[in-house]
Amino acid sequence: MPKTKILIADDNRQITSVLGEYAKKEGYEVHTAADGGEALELFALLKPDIVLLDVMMPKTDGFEVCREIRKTSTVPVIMITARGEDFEKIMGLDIGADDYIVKPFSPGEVMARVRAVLRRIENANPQKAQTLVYGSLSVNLDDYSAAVGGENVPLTKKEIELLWTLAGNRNKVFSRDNLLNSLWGYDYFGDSRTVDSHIKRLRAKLDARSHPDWEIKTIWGVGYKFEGKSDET
Amino acid sequence: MPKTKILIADDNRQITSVLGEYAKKEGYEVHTAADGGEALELFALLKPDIVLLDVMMPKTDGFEVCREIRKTSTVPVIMITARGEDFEKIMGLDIGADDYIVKPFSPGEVMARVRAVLRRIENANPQKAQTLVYGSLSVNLDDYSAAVGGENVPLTKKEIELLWTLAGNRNKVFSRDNLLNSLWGYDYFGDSRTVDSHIKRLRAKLDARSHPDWEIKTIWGVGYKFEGKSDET
DNA sequence: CGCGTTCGCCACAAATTTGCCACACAGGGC
DNA sequence: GCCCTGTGTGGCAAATTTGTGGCGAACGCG
Repeated sequence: MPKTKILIADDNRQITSVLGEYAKKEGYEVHTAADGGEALELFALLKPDIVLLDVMMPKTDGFEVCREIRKTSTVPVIMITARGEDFEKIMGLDIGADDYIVKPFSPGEVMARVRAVLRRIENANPQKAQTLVYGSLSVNLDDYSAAVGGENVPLTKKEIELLWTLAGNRNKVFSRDNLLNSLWGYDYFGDSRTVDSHIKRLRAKLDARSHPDWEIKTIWGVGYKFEGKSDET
Repeated sequence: MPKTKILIADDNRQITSVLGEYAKKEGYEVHTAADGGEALELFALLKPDIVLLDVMMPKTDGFEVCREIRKTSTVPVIMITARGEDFEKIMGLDIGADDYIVKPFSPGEVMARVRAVLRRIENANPQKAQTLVYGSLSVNLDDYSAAVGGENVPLTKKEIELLWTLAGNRNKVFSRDNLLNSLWGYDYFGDSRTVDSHIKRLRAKLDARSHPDWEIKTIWGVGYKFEGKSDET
């Protein structure tokens, strides 16, 4: 899977730099533009997967850039503005941005929005089957179902997500905090023992059926992992 | 695994206190500073894993502290400020903070940001192999497992970490204090003979399987080392 | 607005690891 | 060989960490 391309346009080079660093570290391929004209050029050239646009830029401003982009593309666009006054304008149909962010922002917040928008787009294209199979286990994120040995096991949303995460990274140990971050979100603030509760319920349901080829194992003092016992791929 | 160290600098003792409590509850090792000078001192001394800096502090302000820190370190820094006006300055390259929080904040929000930044840093360094192989020995920190001659050897967390440290620095001698500092943390208060106990248990488990190509050796009057006997890389 | 689920969390029990002691033993200097 | 100091080791109780039953609160759904 090629990297997701992100185009960041802001005339403040410091801001593009900081956001760019963040984006790179999250695994995006980053390109930056310092004004509207450059942004449009790079857009045509690179076909990025998402665009971050500052509203205030010299010559061609963010509104204009977004409008231009929308003539040829439905690529997700997130606008950055100094204050909230432009809300209606930005989100309105004549501009058609997908989200907007008000300064001051934190880079983490921006990246969260980027992820959210990309996820939204992704979910709107239900092309690829979200199914995971390992031995006697199969987990399906499309319809949130799971089966052991061919027989359906009714699991709740959180249980499915937990199983999906663990089984999708076979043998990797997840700390409770890892799991809280992945499943509950980075801004969740609560008891990490909650993870134990879900593991408990998950095990109880799964163990109702036999599955000698794998198990959810506790790594004492560390966390949990999905351990496969055969040597399947 | 030693605790993550967090340094919180704010001249308002109520703020450091509340944030400190929250951070402790999340398992961080917390240190606080009441002004910029103290923050820099503690920073040099403790090498924290993340720093929370209030912009407004007596004498040396948060900007200055961050700039100083950046001269020697890329440790994540989160700045706290009263209002958004300093946004561009903080996020700019000449300061180089990693995130930005505006007062009033909720402690939960702050901790969420801390987690997010730490996670980002962590994810940005996926390069280091979490697997160590030397001859008949392999140690894996991803799944906290170890094997000798292909056969899995169940080890506890401390044993794995001890083995990882020793084997990862082949032929280097570690004093008991070295090991206490690395594995237990510099503030651990206890008997250094505890290390012997772990070496004992580690040897017992490892020696259950044959491994003629290496051994954990005692250097009399000094400490322990992992000695490789072949001339493998 | 009820009703059945799901979810987060608590409290207590169980399981496991860990730190340390005590004593035996080994190493090194004289 | 003798003594002093450092190390190996069995054992144990304390400290941690995890398993689990259960209970409201929140949620989702007619």
